[in-house]
Amino acid sequence: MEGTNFTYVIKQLELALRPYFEEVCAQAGMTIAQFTALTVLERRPGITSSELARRSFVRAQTMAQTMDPLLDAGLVRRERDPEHARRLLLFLTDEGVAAVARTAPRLAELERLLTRGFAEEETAALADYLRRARRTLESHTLAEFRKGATDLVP
Amino acid sequence: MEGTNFTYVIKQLELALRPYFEEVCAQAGMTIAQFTALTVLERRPGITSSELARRSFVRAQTMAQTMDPLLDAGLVRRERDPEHARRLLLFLTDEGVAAVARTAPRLAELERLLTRGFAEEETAALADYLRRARRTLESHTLAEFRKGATDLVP
DNA sequence: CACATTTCAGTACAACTGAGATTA
DNA sequence: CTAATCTCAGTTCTACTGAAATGT
Repeated sequence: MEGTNFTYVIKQLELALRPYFEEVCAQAGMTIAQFTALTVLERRPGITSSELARRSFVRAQTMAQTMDPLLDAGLVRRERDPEHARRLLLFLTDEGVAAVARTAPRLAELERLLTRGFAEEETAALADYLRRARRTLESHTLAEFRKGATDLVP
Repeated sequence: MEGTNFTYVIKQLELALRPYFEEVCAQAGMTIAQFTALTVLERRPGITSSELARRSFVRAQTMAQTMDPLLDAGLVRRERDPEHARRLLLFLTDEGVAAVARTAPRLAELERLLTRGFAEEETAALADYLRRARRTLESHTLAEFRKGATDLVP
């Protein structure tokens, strides 16, 4: 029925990857959390910190403390939402875009290392599966899982 | 040349999975780190804590503090290596085996949630890719990556 | 002496919870 | 009044580093 059990492998992979990923991010003066947030922000300019938090799977407070150094460093700027005075909209600055771009070569190297021995289609398939799994989790809640709602078909 | 960039997706997936995985582990009285270590230990009974640390991608000190509560709880026992008085060999107790087994149904549910919409072969392929990537990282060092040794063929 | 394992002690990163002020 | 955003403050988990004792 099962016997696969790969949840813990994802955890291990993240752990194993961490020092490499840290090093790649550090070359652009960022931590992993910061880089990951910038990558999401790059695709959704003008979102709020709360929304960025949701898309990054952390709490608003966590995202705020991730953003603080990036605001200080000028990689991200923010401005009041003209239509909602409570909201602050986030944007990558040119330096922010440059910082993300600077990691590209080493990041590509890291991914080649990770997929050493993979056929090209296998690498593409892995990336696709990871993204699909991520999306699925984005549209579900822990509360549903607790209630055993995983067998519901949307 | 690239454009894939899935390293940060692995990080996000681990983050998104964390509260679910925590809950599953908690039902067996363990943390994620503890469960993951037990899963490795189950496959390699009689290894040392240092060796378990290496296979789990953490330092020996980190693994020691992960093991402490498991020893106290009686899920793991250890005994002197008869051939090497400095070494303490680790073994799962019956309760340890039972604790790991107890997570199986919910863990399987979690993995079904994660791979919602996947064909059966796709789920199997994902598990395979993750394991292969894990193995590759196990056999490489950060120092090699720093030197740009990723293009060497073994 | 060099090297590995174990242990003690302290630090850092990045998540968490709770609570308050502001505004739609 | 309710809900969302943002912020301040404190906590926890789980990594980390450094260093010492023990044994091969």
